[in-house]
Amino acid sequence: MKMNSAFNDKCYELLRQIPEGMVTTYREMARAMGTRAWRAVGTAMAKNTDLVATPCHRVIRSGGAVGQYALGTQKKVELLLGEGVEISNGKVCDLEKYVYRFGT
DNA sequence: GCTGTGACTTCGA
DNA sequence: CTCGAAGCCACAG
Repeated sequence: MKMNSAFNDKCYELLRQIPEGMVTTYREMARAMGTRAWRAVGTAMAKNTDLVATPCHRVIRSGGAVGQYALGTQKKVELLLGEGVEISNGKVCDLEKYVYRFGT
């Protein structure tokens, strides 16, 4: 078990709220959290060791790009494709259609 | 306790 | 449209 800070833990919690076939953006997560630390979110994900417990591969950028991934961006794309998310050239075709908004 | 870094975002040229 | 710089917050050293 690793030490999960409150901020970090919140990020993971939101991640788990994302259903299959959907994704979320760092910005939306920060907004849902009530903060503007999308940078810190990425930093937390980067240090995330619970890849299985935390579907961080469902987290993408606000621009539609899948962003980075511990196992590799390409791997992340394939995982999303496997969930039903259409991705083109490493970018989500219909971001608004696949992005999961918290409390919308 | 301060500085540096980072899986980012957004505006400007 | 593509490239660049600045800004932001949290965590690690």
